[in-house]
Amino acid sequence: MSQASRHAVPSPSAEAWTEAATAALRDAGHRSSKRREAVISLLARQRCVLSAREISDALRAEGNPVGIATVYRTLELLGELRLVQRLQMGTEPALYEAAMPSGEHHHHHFVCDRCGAVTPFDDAGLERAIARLAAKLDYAVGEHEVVLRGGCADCAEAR
Amino acid sequence: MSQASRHAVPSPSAEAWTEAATAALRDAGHRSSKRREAVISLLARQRCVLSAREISDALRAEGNPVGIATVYRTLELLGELRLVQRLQMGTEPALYEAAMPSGEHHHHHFVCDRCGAVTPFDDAGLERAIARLAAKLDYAVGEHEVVLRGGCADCAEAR
DNA sequence: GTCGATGCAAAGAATTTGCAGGACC
DNA sequence: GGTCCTGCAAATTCTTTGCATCGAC
Repeated sequence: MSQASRHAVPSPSAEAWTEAATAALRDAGHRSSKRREAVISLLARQRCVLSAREISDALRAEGNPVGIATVYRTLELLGELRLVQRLQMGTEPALYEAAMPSGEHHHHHFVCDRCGAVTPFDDAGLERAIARLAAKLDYAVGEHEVVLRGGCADCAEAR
Repeated sequence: MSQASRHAVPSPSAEAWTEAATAALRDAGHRSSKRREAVISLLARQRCVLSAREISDALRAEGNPVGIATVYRTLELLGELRLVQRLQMGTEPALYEAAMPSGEHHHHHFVCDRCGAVTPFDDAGLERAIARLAAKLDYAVGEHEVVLRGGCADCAEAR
């Protein structure tokens, strides 16, 4: 068993996030729609990050087709509301995941150089170090992102 | 004066990096050429990150035009040799900067949400936290990247 | 002279946008 | 009924690639 699974990263419950997303959109004056609900529902169910195309394809496979443009528009909207975090790694398409605007379930990612797998992790020590650092700088530090790269456990075994 | 300038981030000396890059390319079996030397020279002189287009434009302005394709090819080559670090932030073009393969002068970046300025910083506490974290995970952690976002000092003043 | 390096133009990809039609309130 | 939401296709933008030519060794 990998350490990643032994120390599972707490992720928002599908229900809590769905509710937060729905409420935030409504409060921001947006209409509800079948397509947006489909995107939100998919994001809520995911454990890992997805690209816009993967989201569109997955929804089509479920019989709930949502055009790629709408997926992008929805992700942008949710991103502005801090309900979706966008990750851009290298040249590949950006990856998206559900997030809580409150910062709950905040975490970072490990990317395997070999298989490309993206694994979330969290670490209190890391957060403390960043908080201490932020206090020292005279920037108004808001968000932060940490990406670790290397070989994942599965790839190490496979060798 | 901003904290960034008070605590200047050590950057590789232009000479040391130029020499490292030249030697690494030669050792890897690549030929020397005027265009590559021009790209290397520009990167060596920069204090901040540049996009491929900025590099091409800057060289053209100096009377040393290098085609954008060659810039990309050179950056890719240097990236493989760990002499260039590539930063992808958002949808904008990737930014590149000189780096030492040894990890000397390793640092991270702060990005201003308002003006887009990218400022380097380094922090021993942050590096320690990452090292401790890496030891706990059962990934083979290689590189890591930290990006802080927020408002830079200049933008705060301007408000 | 051989083979890598370069430029140009074309190809590819990801993302955004214009616009006509459909859905929500 | 007025707007917002969607899909499609076109446009944009960044990056990569094919190919003929030039330059390094």
